[in-house]
Order: sequence, then C-alpha cells, then structure tokens
Amino acid sequence: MPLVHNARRLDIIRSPRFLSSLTPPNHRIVKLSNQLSVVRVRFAPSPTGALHIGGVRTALYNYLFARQKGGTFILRIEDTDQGRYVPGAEDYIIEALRWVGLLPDEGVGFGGPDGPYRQSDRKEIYQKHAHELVQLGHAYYAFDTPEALDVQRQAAEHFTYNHLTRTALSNSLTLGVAESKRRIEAGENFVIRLKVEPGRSIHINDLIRGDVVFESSELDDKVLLKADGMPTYHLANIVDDHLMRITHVIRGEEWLPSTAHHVLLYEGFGWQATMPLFSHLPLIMKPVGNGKLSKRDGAKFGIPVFPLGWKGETAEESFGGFREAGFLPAAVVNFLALLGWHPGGDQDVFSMEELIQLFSIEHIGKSGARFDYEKAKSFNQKYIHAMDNAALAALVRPLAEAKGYQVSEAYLEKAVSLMKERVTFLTEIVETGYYLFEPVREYDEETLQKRWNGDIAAVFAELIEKVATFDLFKALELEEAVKTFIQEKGVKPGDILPLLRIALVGTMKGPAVFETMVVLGQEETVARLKAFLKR
RNA sequence: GGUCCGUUCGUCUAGGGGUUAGGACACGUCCCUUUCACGGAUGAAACACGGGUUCGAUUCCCGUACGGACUACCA
Repeated sequence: MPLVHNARRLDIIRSPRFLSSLTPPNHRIVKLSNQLSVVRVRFAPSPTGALHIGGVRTALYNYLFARQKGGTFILRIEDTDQGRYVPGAEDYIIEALRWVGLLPDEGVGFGGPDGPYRQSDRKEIYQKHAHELVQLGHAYYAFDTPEALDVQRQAAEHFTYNHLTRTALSNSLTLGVAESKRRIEAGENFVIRLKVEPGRSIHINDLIRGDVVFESSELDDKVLLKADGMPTYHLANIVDDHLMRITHVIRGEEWLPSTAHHVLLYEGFGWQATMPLFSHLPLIMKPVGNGKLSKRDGAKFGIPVFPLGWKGETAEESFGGFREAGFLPAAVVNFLALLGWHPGGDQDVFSMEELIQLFSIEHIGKSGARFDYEKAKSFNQKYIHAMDNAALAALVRPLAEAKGYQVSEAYLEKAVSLMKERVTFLTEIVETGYYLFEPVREYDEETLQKRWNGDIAAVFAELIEKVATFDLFKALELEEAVKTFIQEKGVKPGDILPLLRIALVGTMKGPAVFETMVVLGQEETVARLKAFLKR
C-alpha cells in the first residue's frame, strides 16, 4: 500500500461527485479490509476541565457522521497526563454529551467490546506496543533527562530531537543495545521515541484539506512513552484508533501538524492498510480580536463558552454554560453545526434528523469560524418560539419551581404561550415574566408620571368594577367591552390601556393586555387592579 | 524563527470561469401593533492584494500581505 498518493488522483477522490458516488463513502477502506466496512468514529477528549464548546462541535460532527453512515460513535477518555487530570471532568463530558443529545454507542460509561475506553486503564497495552515498535526498529530508548534537553534548547536556538541531533544524545542508538538494556534494568528513567527517518515526503489525504505534505526531515522524534510509563497522545491515540477499528478521525485542526507522525506510527506498526481517513476541523475563534476561543473569553465577554456550568473551588473558577443561560440543546446543536459547516443552499434551521441526513465532511469549511453569540441567541429565540406549549412548559417547570412557583400544568402552558414570542432564553420566561407567577414588584413610575391623574383615576376605579362584574372573561370580549367603556367615558384608549398594562404587569413591555388578563384570571386581575389603585 | 493550514458583506456562510454574487445574524427604514416582541417589506453591506492562464477570473495557478495552528516526557 503506497503511502504517497498521486496528487492528481487526490483531486479526483476529493471531488464531490466522486465522494458522493461512494456507498459506503469510504471506498478505500472498504477495499482495503473486509472487516472495516462499517464507519467507526470516536470523540476523544481529555478530562482536564469542562468540555469546551469547540469540543462539543467536534463530538457533534463525529456523531452526525456516524449516525448518517449507520456507524458507531465512541467516547474515549484520553487521560494519560496525570498532572492535568481534573476530578469531575469525565462526568462533565458525559453529562454535556447527554444534554446536547450526542450519546455514544460505546465508551466510558457506555460499555462496548473494545474497552477499557479510558486510556489510563490501558497502560500495559501502550507499553507493549511501544517496546514492540523498538523491536521493529521504528523507535528507540532515550535516556536524556528533561533537564538535559532544556540545556540543549538553551544552547541551540531551536533545538529539536531529530535524526540530526539524536546521534549526539543519550539513547539506544548511540549507546547500543547492551548498554541500553543495562540502564533500563538498573532502573534508569527512559522514554521511547519515534525514530523518524529523513528524506521522505509524507502525504496526508485530509478529507477537508486535500493533499497535505510533510517532509520527514523536518519532523522531530516524538516521545511515545513517557518516563512515568504513560504514553503520550501520539502513541495512545494511534494504538487505540487501531485497536478500536476507527475508520475516520474527525478532530481539531491543532492536530494537523502531528498527523505526519501519526501516519509514520501506523506505518511502523504495519497498520497502514487500516489507517483511518483524517479530517481536520477549522477552529472556533474569539468573538472579537485574534486567536481561538478560550475559556477566558467567557468571562471577558460575559457569554457562555461551555455547554454546562462548572463548579470550581472558587467563584472565579466557576462559570455558567449554555444550559444555565437558558439555551435549548437543539438550538446549540444547530448553531454549532453551522459554525464551520453548511450543506449548501439557503436553509439555516436544521433539526438533528436533518443534520444527520445532510451532514457531509466535504462541506466542512477550511477557515476558522468566529464565535458569534448573537447568532446563537437568535437560534435559541427561534427554537423557543417554534416549540409547542406543552413541551416548553415541561422545560420551564423546573425553572419555575426553583423560584418557588407552584402552578398547574394548564396555567404554565398558558403563561409560556404568552411569553415565548418575546424571550431569547428559557430563563426569561420566569424572570422577565415573573408577573405571571407572583404579584407585580414595581410599577413603571416614569410612565405613571406622564399618564396618571385624578380624572383618570376616577375612570380607572369604575373600570375595575366593570372588569370585576364582567361575565364572559375572554380576551376578545374583554377588549370590546373595555374599549366601549373607554369610549362612553369620553377618554382615549391611549389614556387607559397603558395604565391597565402597568397595573397588571408593572411594565410597558409584555404580552397583550387582554390576553394577560385572561391568563391571570378574573380574580387575580381584579386583585391587581385594586392593589394598583391603592398603591 | 521554522513547519503546516487558511482568506466571499461586521459575523456565520451559499455559489463558482460569463450571476443584478444568494441566505442568515446584527444594523437602518417602513408596515402590522395604542406596549414589548413575533411577523412582513425594504435598505446599506463582501469575492484581501499583485501577477499569470483564459475571449473572460471572485472562481484555476503562483507570489505578497494578513490571519490561524503547531513547534513539551500537554492533549
């Protein structure tokens, strides 16, 4: 199997017509191995804290691809750096995936035939493979301490551990097998490094970027197995992807530079025939300014950049997520899906089912996508608006109860129907719309100054009587009756209606007055009007 | 610095050798509405630059500029 592909052939392979003509899409893999005819993808986060929203997007793309192809979506936890491990992060990842509806088929917390799916539980597997690679002549033992390498880095401007420098360093290549064995048996610290041979062009046929070429002479001899016996990302990732029969690697662009090493690893192990196809996603950038979206941007711009909230040790280390902000998972999914991908055409609202159906790796963009919170909000607003009252009420129920509001199902549905057209966040229904659940807290004094006077007060008092004795308490009938009353009194609707609104909800912003009256009910309406008059 | 990746309205993007370069968000105006919002209409707003190739380039190629990622015994 030639590793280096003909560039022209790649153009053909990458053309949409060619790609869409393939069923299943991965012709190469199907051809190369009978066992790999089914798509298997993985989402492999590191439990170093809350899962970044970019990670959620990576998970989403993997999920959509797997679902579309009838494949398997695997969750693997890459916790090989004991120093950066954060307790709770693993649960957070699973909860976040659950919230956005991206449930893995296999993985930590979900079981499966290829476990364990947590890399710290697979230490021996990596060690075995690392030593095997040394036997195969594609890796070697290195005894240089981190301190010794620091010295090298300071001496040389840009020191790299590679085919040039390794001949003057302390490793099994310079020391010989016997001496290396002696040192290892004596308990000396060592790492295993990939032996990158110079003089080769390594081609990566990235499904998003096409043919990407790296010269092996420019590559460093990456550490594969650390002194503590744990593998680095590079080794663990390749070994696991192979063992878990991964067919497509869909990951962030930050991995593109090390993909050449990964290809070398597949080759070194003799696994090139089943090497997965790579797709490197563009990064999500800061809302303003340069660089990729970071945790700091959340606090800086006052926006969520994580799916769920996180409770850190201090207030500063704690933050809310999209869920706490009042987002609907479906809106977040829609927003995220379009951050770097679009199926073509003018549609921009997609359900998960549509996304699964329409998703295609070829339509993923190449350039970084700026995180546009306004757009996210707009999706949320649309989704809340489009939701039916019962479903929305079910989501609002816990928010209402958290505020101590005890209301019937029927009432909550009516309240929700009144509010849903004018909120962006779920939370606003019980916050902005608190007056549907408890008495008015304060009246809009500014408007009152302009409109309230003795004459009006007299008319208003009479109006309360009218409302209190009104038979058919329905919006249309009420409106007609009140407007007739206003006309009879010789005042203008504009003199009374705004005051009626303020008496009922305290503010000039809000749902239609007569509909609000109906939802509140006659008793409560009258009580509020009287309370207003007596204030 | 080196390696690699990228560049269509402010933002997310569609499109692609000949188009009035389309949609969405945000913004302006108007309509609806005696509130706010929803909705509807409408406006302003883009192919980074320079060379090629071509009858013709925003689209293909090269370069420049700018942006990004990587450059750890982190992932």
